[in-house]
Amino acid sequence: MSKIPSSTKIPAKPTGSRRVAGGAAATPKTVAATTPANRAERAAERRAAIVEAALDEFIARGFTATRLDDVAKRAGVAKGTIYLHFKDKESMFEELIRTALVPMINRLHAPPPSGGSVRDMVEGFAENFIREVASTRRGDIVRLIVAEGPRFPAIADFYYREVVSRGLAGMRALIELGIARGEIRHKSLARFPQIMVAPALIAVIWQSLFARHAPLDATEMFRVHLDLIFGERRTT
Amino acid sequence: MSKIPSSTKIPAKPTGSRRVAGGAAATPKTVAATTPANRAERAAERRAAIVEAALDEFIARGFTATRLDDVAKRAGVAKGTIYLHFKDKESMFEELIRTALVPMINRLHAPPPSGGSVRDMVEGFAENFIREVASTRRGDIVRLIVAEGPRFPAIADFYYREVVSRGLAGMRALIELGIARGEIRHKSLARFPQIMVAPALIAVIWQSLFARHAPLDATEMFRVHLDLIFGERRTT
DNA sequence: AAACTATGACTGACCAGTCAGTCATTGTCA
DNA sequence: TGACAATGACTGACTGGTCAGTCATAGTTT
Repeated sequence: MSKIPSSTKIPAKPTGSRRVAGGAAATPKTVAATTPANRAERAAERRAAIVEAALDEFIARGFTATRLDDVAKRAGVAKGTIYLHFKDKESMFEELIRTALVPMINRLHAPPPSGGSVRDMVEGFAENFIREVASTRRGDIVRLIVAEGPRFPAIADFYYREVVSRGLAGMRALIELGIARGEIRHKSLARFPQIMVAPALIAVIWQSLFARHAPLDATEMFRVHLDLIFGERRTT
Repeated sequence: MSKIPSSTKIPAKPTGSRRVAGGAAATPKTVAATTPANRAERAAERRAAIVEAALDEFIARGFTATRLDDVAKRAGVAKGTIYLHFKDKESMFEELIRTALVPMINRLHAPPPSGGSVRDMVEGFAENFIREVASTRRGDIVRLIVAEGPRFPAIADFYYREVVSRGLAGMRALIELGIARGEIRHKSLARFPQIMVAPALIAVIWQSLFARHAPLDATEMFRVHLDLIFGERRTT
């Protein structure tokens, strides 16, 4: 258990540098000279610290089991401060998830590297996904959505609209391109783009639950999967 | 927050009603002859009612947010009765999940209908799975494991040992049979049996989260997936 | 009557959210 | 520039409510 020493700021240094606040854990700061920054800036910093801490806690414990006292402690702020930035626990959670999804959404908007073959594009996309989602905290966010989605319809809706439907639409377009170019022979794949990404999602879940028991080489698995779709790759 | 009614569900036992329940319901007479059943039997009935109710609540709310008062109400017993059957909330949850998994485990043990082709076997298995898991409460249990697994390592372990590793081993055997028979051309598929079942898991998750937005024909999706693996099916 | 089972009021811990007070910072004036 | 005032970000003790788990009492069976 990461017990942050209560370090109640009573540093007996009435004059000393402005309170560094117990945040020691993740931020060696040293404030003072470097950048006291103006108020607005510091407020933004604090908000960021809260967001960071809250995500960690929500991922580790789920929505209900997360205590805002712990979030505050981890962020190095008082509990009351949280309420200067968020209305309540629930809207905080929703806002957090939304914010965390933005990078994924942006990635979907970015034009794919339309260079080589369709297979290369999909493979590049998958490698990206596995590197930046499956093996990072973003993967846990996906798991968090699966876990809490049914109790937060607003989040499930948002996720469907902004990530799932767009992602699948893009994938469908790619599949159709592959069919048109003759790279993909199974025309009906375009009806279920989910199949294309299924192993990626499996990898995310596997990492969270079973990585300890049996590591999974997600990249290699995806490659085999693509072999099924595009045919064995020539290894000239 | 949507409150699940939770009360309802006390529709008089199929057998004679005993239930003295609080205050009013003063009708402690009768019952006897018809179907009181002996003690052990009634205890088992009550236990079953508790298990049933608890599963519904856990699925709907997750572990932490589930209140044992609600479980008791839904099961038609007093809260104290729960503690006659289970040590505490946590071990109750673990036991519940374990119990709920038994049918799935048995299915994995059952010899597959080794009749026709490997494809037929896999397809039969998948149809079974989609009918009996993806579209029922069992699917929610899988989701529950994904959701709570990280906080209940014992459950994740159990699930891995009893379901995942066995299921994958069986699937791998089937794949190897398919390769030996020449039905499957991609030899490396045997290294990642996860690929074979990936769409089934996707279907489970989709049902819980997105069915409202866009229904998914899981059976048809799986068929397309099998086409990728076994080649287009002849529809002569 | 003795043994067993069920009940639900009760207890104590826990936690989301509040708010009166503190104090570093910023603004104003001489 | 230095002294003083105003601001509002921040704090954390506190409140009100919730809920897991207990146990004295009541009911049932043998």
